[in-house]
Amino acid sequence: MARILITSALPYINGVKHLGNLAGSMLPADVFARFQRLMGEEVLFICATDEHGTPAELAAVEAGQSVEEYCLEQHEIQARIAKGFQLSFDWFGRSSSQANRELTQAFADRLEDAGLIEERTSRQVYSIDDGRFLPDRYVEGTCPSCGYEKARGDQCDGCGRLLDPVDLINPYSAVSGSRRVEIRDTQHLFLLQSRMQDRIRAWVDERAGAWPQLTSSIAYKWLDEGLQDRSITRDLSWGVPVSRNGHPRPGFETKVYYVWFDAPIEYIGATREWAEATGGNWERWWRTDKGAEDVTYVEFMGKDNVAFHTVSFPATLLGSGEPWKLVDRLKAFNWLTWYGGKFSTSQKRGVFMDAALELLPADYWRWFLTANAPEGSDAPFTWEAFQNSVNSDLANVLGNFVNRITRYAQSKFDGRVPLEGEPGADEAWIEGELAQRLPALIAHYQAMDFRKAAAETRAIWAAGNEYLTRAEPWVKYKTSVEASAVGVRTGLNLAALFGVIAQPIIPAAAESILSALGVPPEARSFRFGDPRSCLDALPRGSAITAPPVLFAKIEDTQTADWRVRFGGG
RNA sequence: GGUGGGAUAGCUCAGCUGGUUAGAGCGCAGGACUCAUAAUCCUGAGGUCCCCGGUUCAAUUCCGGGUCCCACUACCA
Repeated sequence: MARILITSALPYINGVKHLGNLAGSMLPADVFARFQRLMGEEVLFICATDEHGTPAELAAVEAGQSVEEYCLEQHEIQARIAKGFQLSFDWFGRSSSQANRELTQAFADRLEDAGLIEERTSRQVYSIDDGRFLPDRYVEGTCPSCGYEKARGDQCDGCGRLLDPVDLINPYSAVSGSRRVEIRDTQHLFLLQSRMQDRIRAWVDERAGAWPQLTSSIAYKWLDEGLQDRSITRDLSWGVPVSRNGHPRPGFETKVYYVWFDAPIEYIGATREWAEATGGNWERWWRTDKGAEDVTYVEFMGKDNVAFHTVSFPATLLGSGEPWKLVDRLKAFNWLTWYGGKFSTSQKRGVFMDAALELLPADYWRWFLTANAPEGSDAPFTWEAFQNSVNSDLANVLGNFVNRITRYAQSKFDGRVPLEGEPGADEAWIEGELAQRLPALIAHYQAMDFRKAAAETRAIWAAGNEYLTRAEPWVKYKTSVEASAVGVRTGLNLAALFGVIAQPIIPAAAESILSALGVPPEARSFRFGDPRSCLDALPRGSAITAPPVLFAKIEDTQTADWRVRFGGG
């Protein structure tokens, strides 16, 4: 049994995430985790909210809450929504946890012990009225290059030029609008990534062969340009306090570690939270000197996160000099777009995760977002495509198949798996289909090709409908109940198989099918036997029921309404 | 600007190292069936594989140039 550690990029605490965040990391990570569990592997699936940083502080102020209250509340909201989407995290942690604080401080100590940390003075914009240093993006002013008056400190939206906030003319705080800002010197800790250039490149060389091109090209781009030393502290109060060997670090009493330093460490922190809550052993998953040497670590994220996971986080782990588990396989996604544009809260463009669950059950979204995952390039979400996909794939192909065969079995065979009849040419045909398609399905999942896995799943469901057309049990019934019985028995077994293969993507519907057919948990795995035995797996004579209609079709009136409420078209 | 990716049927996309009639799903047209959520199954129409050159016996597939999209560009997370 293999051991597989799976992490999804951490959703930021700053409000409910939209469908793109779901589609680009949490959902595919969940589908993969479910698949691996069904293959019988030992899986640990970890996620958490990423809670530190300026946006969290500002959002708390806006909400009229302390940042602690705000984060707790938002964490609970995100946890509830994750549960609603049936994301099967073994643990959904918080980067503000005590476990993460201890780990982050320990990593900083180890890095400093290794001579990889240095104090440097930098010049930053301080807002007197806000009483805080402002991140580049939160300073605005006139662009020194093009004269655009609302240029941000990091980049000018007018001319696109990258800027240094200290160069802005007439700078002001984007937080309060105050113009009482000044440049102040401030001390920060820098992680000397430049000294780790060769070690990181060697490590990337070792792994990149197994990474998708999108991933390795981003990693090499950073390496080729030369790794820069990176400031890992910030002038904030909300975060992991800067320390040295367990004590506040002199001169850094009002500073915390930068959120990008502590956030990936929370993958480990959340595992420790899991261990503390469940009695599990977290080091067995993360320390190669304590049992993790045979773990396969798989990360899921949007492409904007790739550099941090291929370079920055590995720099932290490698630089510590300790035997930490590093990523083996990395799956990066492009963006899900809203009709080709960006999701936007302020402009009411796009559906967010909480609103989605109010419209329809999780399976509907899970199916569409997996079958249309933004794998090769950005992929658009449109109501038309969503409606088509759900109605055709789920309601017509799968739902109707299960409904037609179970109802027929109820009306003609007393709701039991028929006893009699021997397989013939039609059964040989579907066996041939399964013999080819089931291995292909598993191969697509192993390769983390989610669109292809969904397409193959659908193709198998569709083959079931074709089988029934060939076998025609309702026609044969008129002349030979025994001949009809073979078709019904095979059809019921196909329905059970369809429920099994549906589990990673649409777990609720799969459960409904499998329980209606009385399939016990041990018979639901992806370790398929030969096709013939798959088609005679349900005990003959056992009672089955017709599950309630699995998927209601999405009506035009609904999409018309949603277009108005959420934008689109 | 730099780097990377993309441009294939009406729509969304597959097409490993070049080779007979370029594929899938949806949509559309026709037919079959009637167990089923007016579902299903079959058949069909429809493409100068972005443009211009080049290499080759042969290019959607390789090379060069062009046009158009998109992403990333480290102190935003």
